[in-house]
Amino acid sequence: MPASRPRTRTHTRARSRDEHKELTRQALLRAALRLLSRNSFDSISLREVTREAGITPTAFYRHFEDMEELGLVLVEDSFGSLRGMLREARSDPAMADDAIRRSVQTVVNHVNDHEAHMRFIARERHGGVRRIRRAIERELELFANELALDLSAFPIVHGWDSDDRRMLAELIVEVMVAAAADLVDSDPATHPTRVKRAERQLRLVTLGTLAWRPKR
Amino acid sequence: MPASRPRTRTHTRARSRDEHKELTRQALLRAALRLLSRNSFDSISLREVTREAGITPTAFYRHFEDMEELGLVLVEDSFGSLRGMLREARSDPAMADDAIRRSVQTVVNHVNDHEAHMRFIARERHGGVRRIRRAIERELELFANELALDLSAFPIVHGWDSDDRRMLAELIVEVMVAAAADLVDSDPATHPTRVKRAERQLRLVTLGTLAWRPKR
DNA sequence: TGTACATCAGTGAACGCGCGTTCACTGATGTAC
DNA sequence: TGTACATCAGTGAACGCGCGTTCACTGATGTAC
Repeated sequence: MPASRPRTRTHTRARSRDEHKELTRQALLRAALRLLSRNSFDSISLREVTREAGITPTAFYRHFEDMEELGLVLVEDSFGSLRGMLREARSDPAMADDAIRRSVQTVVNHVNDHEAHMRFIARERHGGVRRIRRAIERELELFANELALDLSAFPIVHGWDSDDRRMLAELIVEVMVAAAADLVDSDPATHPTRVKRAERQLRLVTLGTLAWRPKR
Repeated sequence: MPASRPRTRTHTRARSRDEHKELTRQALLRAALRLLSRNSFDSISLREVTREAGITPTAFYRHFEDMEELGLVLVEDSFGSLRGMLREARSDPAMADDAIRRSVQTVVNHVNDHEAHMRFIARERHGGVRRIRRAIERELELFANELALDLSAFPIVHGWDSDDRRMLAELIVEVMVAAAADLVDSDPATHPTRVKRAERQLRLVTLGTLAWRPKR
């Protein structure tokens, strides 16, 4: 039904009201992300966002109750794409060997494809809006939970109790988020060095994992 | 000369002009830190800060050129006290054994004593003001450099090249900062658990260090 | 297919408010003699 | 010690501006018949 063939006089050109509304909504979200690459969330204004999106300030309220609601949607979107990334990585059969290099590469690719989302997470994780901070922290916890589950598949952590697995998962997530935050705020020419450093840090963590005495 | 004895009619009461000016300056910095516990730096206003400090907006300019300059002074102050902490920890002869538990405890003590400073660092490290972000990143680098130097004293890292030592120092700093950010934004009742987790993460890093093959 | 009416995304004017910065000032503290 | 003048931290009025939110509106899209 969409752009398949120009079947009638209603080609791709005509949009239904709902489709158009959704486009405007996306334009608002993209406008906010663009502004957020320069400023933090609680310093950008509703009027700036609508100006950037090309609509009047009043039309904002057709899409979100206020800026905070828009911010919470940005959190959802940011982690939505991140979860997609995780799922792909998990299903990659080559993942088992050289897991570190591949994991880091997955993060790097994601940073390249979703730079604004990742910057938003890094910036607002400890930012000035409590509900957004909490939403990001909750998502990172879910993320660490999934990772802890994935880790169980590796023989290295056999016999570890869940508490130790979580501790390890949170350490890895911390290193990954730090790497992403690092990449998103630095000269691209320096990225290879930074990526290699993250890989070495995770290798060191892996060595620590091998030597860990579980349940101590 | 200060509050020692009521020697003349000029007791503690009278302050020189310079002393009074310095008090006001400190009041502005403290007022800003207070506001920063709720909001991020680029969303608080000059007028809010002066209101909180109990002076008129115009008097602000007697102390700082603009808000950004005040922010940069906050960065200096925050790391100044942090450096003092490091120096003390270093001079503690008991540090050599049980270095991890003692290091973490030092960070915890510092977070308790300088909560606002630590929150400021965590919040603005990836915040919306470029010059402040850069200033914090530079201070964290210096911090990692000092740590890398300290690490040389431990037999574990003998034979490591400086690049590996820096990689390790940055990993440790990252875990420490993450722990501080965690403590500063959570219910105090949960602090013991969080502190123990940080200790275990650093222990795992230490195990990794023992197994690391330097210069590979 | 054509007509009459309902829906509702986006408009534009208006509001009161807090903002950063300017300016001329005040009056207490400091200095020279 | 006492007097006359300089300094300057803090004041208060004023400015133009962008803000979030309200309101009645417009006109294209959607629906019922």
